Amino acid sequence: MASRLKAFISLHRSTLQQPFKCITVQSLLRFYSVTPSKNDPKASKNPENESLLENLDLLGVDVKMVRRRQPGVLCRGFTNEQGLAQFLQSKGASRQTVASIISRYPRAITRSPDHLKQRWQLWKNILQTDTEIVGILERSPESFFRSSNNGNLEKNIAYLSSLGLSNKDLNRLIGTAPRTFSNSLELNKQMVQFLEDVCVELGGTDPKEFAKMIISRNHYILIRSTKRVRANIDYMRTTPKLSDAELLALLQGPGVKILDLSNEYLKNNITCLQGRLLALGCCQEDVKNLIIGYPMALYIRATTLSTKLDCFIKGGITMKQILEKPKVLDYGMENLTARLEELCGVSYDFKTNGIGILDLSRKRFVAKMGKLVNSTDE
DNA sequence: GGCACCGGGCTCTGCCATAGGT
DNA sequence: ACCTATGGCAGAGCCCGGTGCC
Repeated sequence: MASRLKAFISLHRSTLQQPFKCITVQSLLRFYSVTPSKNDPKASKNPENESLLENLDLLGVDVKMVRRRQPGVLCRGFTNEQGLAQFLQSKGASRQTVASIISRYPRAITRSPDHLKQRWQLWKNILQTDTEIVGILERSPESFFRSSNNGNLEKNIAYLSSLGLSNKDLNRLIGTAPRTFSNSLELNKQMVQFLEDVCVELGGTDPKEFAKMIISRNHYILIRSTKRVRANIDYMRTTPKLSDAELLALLQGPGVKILDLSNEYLKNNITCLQGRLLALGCCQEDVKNLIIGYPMALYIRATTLSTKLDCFIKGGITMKQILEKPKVLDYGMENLTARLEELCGVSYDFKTNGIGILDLSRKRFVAKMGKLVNSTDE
């Protein structure tokens, strides 16, 4: 009993900073009611808190999932599941959402009311409405709840703002890669420093602006490891043999997304793309130019890209034309196939007209087709 | 009006490993 | 011995429209 009481008090000190203002009678009772029997060695090892299990069940939480993910939480004497549920519901989350959040990130119920209030308020500094926050929590409960360090979150917000990122950027950052804000401040600083170093290394003149631009154009960058980004940059330097200036330009443009890819995936895609192009009679320079002109080619899975190339060639388009207008590779297979069929129907001649028509938005393509059909009718 | 160029919007979690704390 | 906090990983594109030049 004494050790549990000690644990209870220490929990108050460590995670709450100040004692709960609303410790319920039930929670206290529950805390003391689950002391394991000394006669039962099995129970003393990992005793699950019976009343907590009941509470979770009442909330509709998937206890099996909790047990699989964070079993330790079920053994805690004091938790805040009811407070959390009330809190989230007051912010507009449905009962189902609350249950799903706890099921997927059980440790959420160990966060105190004050902690929750404070963290929410910090997120509110970036996001305008509770609904937006609920939406993110629904998607990724772990991002919000994984860290108990609100001070770190506060510092992160201040730090990222200090980089000169706009409110819109911060908004997008928390919306698309919420984990960024749960990173330690140090980790975020490391990535920023790394990006600045890369800029200098590649002969760039404004490292701060470079780092800011990368983050603003690739909202996932801060949740990648510097090791991964480093390996990808190094690989791009050696295999398509990009010069420093070329690589710098690539990273400041659409190529920045390539940094996200896992090293093996990128390597494989480059190798396959190279093999395919060489087999089609292209030279190394063509490979390099394609990557510079359309770096997203490396984002597409090797098999998909290969299928796309087949599709174009079968449709009467030459590799030379694709190299001149690689953006056509951007479109989905389904869309491309349908367009090629439609164009075949009006005997569209790619040789004289080029392939620009394949790189149009749906609206523009439909309008263009309308005119083509009319002109063939006349 | 037609075209090329360009950049932006949407979107991305859930699990595992491990250091460190108690 | 157990739990928490945190870092890291795999996963794998498509579409739209503004702008400016002709």
